[in-house]
Amino acid sequence: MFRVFRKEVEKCLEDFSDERFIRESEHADLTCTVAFKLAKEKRKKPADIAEEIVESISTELPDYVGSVEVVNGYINFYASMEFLEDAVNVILDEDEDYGSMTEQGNVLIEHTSANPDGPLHIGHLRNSIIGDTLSRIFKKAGFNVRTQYYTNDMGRQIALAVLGIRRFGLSDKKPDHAVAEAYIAINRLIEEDEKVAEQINQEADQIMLKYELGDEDVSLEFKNMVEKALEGIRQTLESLNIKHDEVIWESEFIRNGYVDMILKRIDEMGLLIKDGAWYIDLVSKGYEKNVVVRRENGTSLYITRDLAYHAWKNENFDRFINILGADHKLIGKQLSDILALLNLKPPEIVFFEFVSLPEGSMSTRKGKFISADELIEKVYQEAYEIIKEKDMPEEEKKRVARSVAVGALRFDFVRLAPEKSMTFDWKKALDFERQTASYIQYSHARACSILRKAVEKGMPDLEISGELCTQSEKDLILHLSKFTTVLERVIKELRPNVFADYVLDAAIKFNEFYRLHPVLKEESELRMHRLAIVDASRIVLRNGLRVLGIEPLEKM
RNA sequence: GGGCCCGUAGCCUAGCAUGGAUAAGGCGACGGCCUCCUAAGCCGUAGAUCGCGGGUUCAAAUCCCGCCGGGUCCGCCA
Repeated sequence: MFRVFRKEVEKCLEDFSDERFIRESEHADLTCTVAFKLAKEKRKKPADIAEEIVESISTELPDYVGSVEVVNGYINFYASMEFLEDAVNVILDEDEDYGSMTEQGNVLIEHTSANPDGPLHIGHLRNSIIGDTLSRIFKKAGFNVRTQYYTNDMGRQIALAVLGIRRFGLSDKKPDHAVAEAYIAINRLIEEDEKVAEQINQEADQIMLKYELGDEDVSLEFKNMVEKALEGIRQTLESLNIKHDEVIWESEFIRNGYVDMILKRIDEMGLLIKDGAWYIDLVSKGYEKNVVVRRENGTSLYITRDLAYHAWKNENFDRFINILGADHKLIGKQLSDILALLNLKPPEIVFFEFVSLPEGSMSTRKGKFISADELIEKVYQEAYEIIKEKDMPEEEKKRVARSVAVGALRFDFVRLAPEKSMTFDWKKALDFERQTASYIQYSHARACSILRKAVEKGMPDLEISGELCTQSEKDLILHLSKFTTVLERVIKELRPNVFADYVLDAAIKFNEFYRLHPVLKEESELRMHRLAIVDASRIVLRNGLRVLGIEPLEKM
């Protein structure tokens, strides 16, 4: 709805300004700074120019623009009572669908894609949560979204994990953790003894070659190991409300001919140098180094399969988005540049900076990481401690603690701008006294509680009235009306943290309203008016939480 | 060495795309609020050379240049 208001303001100003100078402001519902720009060429004071503009437009303001005024050269626009009423009524009418848009197109979001050599750790979590939140946002916007986990089933790490299991077997831990044990153990051998290391690396080369050539026994071994790890990873993701539509195995692109196809295409473009190994000639394009796409022994590399994968994405999707750690920036750029040389569309890539521990960066290989499972469990325990005291059946306490924990984790990870690195802090992760997911869930529960009591008391009627709106109510309603405006921005900029902030702000503004305005003790019209605002807030908080993959609790 | 990212109160962060009105929150500190719709809440106080230096501009946290500090990448690994 806010978009309609904005369009009207733009229309008002079309003779004087373009949309660049119109922006949101803490001082007005929308403000225009064009008078400052015009001041120089017209050789007049900004305030005078602003006055002239306002004079010429204020005779017939559109329906949703209530008033215009000039303050220090700014032209300030305020929404009308009619706008406030329509905004609330649209939210109440659309209910579950409020915030949905009508964008079209097939979108692929590839996220997580962690190597299946152990459990997800808290770094992978950042990837999963950004990816899952983006996919929910794109769905809400109307896109046809598919999510994929692209799994490396044929790299060196995977071969080492297979060899680890050969040597040490698998314990009966959760399968991804069991795989990690074997993987860490074999890496320790490699670290300890150079001779052993050389032998193991040769073995790894051999089984990688066999796997690529389709040797049956080795394939079975690889497949079993990867599936074990993926099964554990799937469980972890599920507990965070994250589910991929499908898992794509890198090896598929060897078997289905896409790798050969892409190599042929590179060759036809005259970009391939065959000198033992095969290279893509990038040096002649001004790059520092060429990229190897086929080893001397004939096997493919990660980049080769990834090129093939992206050729497939080109055939099937309008937009394809990858979520990658910042350590993939170089290879991401190489991938994109090579695709461009082949006249294929490169992916849109969301890079996020590292999650590290206070004592340094994480490493699955060295066993230096905090697993997602451990984090989830500890946060759950902490949430349970708080809810233990409440008056609620035991089963419900557990359920609430679970969703508060999941919410807290998801929110903390998604809220941070992707380009910021993150140092993990147990104290912070376990603190629910902050403005975070539980704060939003709590605000939602408060709204639900008021509405529940209204029904119990036999006064469920809602009726918004623009005239009765206080400043705090106007602020709240205006914010509620911005749902799709924010969604639009996230779709363009691929920054889901912006949406997390939007939902948090909705909770903050609702709490301010809650403090200032009693609802149930008011009489008739005022009560119905405020109940309408409570219900609209409830809907926005609920829909917002769902888009963030967080359960909107009705009691907590 | 080169590329990319980050640097905003004691701590964590938003704002930077598209320059504009007293730089906005949280944690922590201090002082308050439950006969009142959920205190996982709220109110108030203290706390900022927006890393440093230059430049562009009527106007810079925001744009440009240089520097400093931290992270990360530069494999016939992924």
